[in-house]
Amino acid sequence: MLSYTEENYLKALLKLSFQNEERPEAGTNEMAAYLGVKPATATDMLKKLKEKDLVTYKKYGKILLTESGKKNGIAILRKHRLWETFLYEKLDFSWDEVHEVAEQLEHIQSAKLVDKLEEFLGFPEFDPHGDPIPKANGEIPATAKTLLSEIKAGETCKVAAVKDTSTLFLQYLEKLHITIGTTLKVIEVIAFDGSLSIQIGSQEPRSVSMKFAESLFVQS
Amino acid sequence: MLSYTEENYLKALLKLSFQNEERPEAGTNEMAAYLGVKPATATDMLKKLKEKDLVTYKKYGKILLTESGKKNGIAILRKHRLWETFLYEKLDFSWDEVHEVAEQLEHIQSAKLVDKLEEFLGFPEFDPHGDPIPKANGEIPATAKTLLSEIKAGETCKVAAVKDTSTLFLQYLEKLHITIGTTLKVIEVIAFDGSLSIQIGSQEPRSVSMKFAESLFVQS
DNA sequence: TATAAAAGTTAGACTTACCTAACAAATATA
DNA sequence: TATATTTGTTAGGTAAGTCTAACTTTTATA
Repeated sequence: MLSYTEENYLKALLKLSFQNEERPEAGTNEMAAYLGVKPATATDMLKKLKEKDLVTYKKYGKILLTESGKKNGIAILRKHRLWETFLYEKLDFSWDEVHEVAEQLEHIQSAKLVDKLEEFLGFPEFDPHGDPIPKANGEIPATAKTLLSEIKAGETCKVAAVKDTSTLFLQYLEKLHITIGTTLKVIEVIAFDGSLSIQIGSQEPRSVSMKFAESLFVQS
Repeated sequence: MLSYTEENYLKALLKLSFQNEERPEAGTNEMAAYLGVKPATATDMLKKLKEKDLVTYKKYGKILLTESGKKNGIAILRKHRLWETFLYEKLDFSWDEVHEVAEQLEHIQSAKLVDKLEEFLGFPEFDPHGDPIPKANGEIPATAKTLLSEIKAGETCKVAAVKDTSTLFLQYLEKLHITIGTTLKVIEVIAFDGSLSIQIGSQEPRSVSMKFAESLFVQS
């Protein structure tokens, strides 16, 4: 049985490992920063996680999740994303409101609850941000890796996921009527600053920044 | 902001006050027993709750919730019963499984979540056990006070709520196909031991004990 | 490669929620 | 009403998770 806090550390390590797939190990400070605690605190917890065989690490070395640690982390991520989907689909929460509440809901302990919730939602593969929802067996559905900024002028694609999940970005997307599945046509790419002219659905073309184009995953 | 534990103490005090409406105050040992902690622990917490103006009490005296304490307690009860309803109605949990998970869910902090959940469930007035669900303003719907044991032979009534929410009793009810709303006709009352012959819906009459009849609230 | 900077650890302290053991007050009963 | 029992409190201790301050190791750079 893992504590609320231990679960958060595992989830953080899992997320950090996703950020850099070739280098899945994390550092103490990195982890502490991610969780909003001091490095000393992270060191303490690391010892406990190692004791429980959830991470491998040695003093001054890098941190890596063990199989068990990864499995537990994925289970939490699964719950998080299922709850996000529930809040968005069933309770009309907006894109940018779901995360905070799901942070709490992900710690509810009940295997039955998770599985029933998944069934109730119709076994969704992706959450409201387009992130893949791990299956009960730990499998994670394949996910789009192409950024909007990689699409050439004249080509069409569909929004698959958001890379940046900040409130500011999500609210901007909402304002532009962009959601998962929206069709985007790249009209023109401005070499000078990397900005794009895109057509959103059947709207009039409009310009978006390079930063914007690097924050959206698409399926071409 | 109340801690998980503080919330549980408030809920316990509220429940205890319901148990004896003429004497809504509780004792330290009573409270400790209800929460499964030692009296010394309860005393400690009491001091904290008093500090926060959630209870009135003086050394060696009785404990009473303040208006603020009551309001907070009711909010938690509201969440608990809404979640129970969700689990039962939407996720197919059985009568006796909902409580344990709702004990966790009731501590999720999000005003929007509670209200949206209530709306999603169609503003239910009673939870799966027939207990009233407090409204957002703290109002608690009126509830049946008549026990099945008070019904006279020949009279018909409807199951309104369970007084005993133990797993054993709930599972027994399920076996008898009794649920909230089921019509019961009292065929005969045996003076010797208080047992009853009742007709459940359109089933053949059968006998139930006095203990049983004192564990069900009905509407006549 | 020597040293400065960055990264990580240790020691000691605090808070919350719990405990046990010893004590004090209130209540019940002989 | 005196005493025994029940009820409640205090004191001191523990574990989890956090902190700051001082220290050590690793890495980067002059």
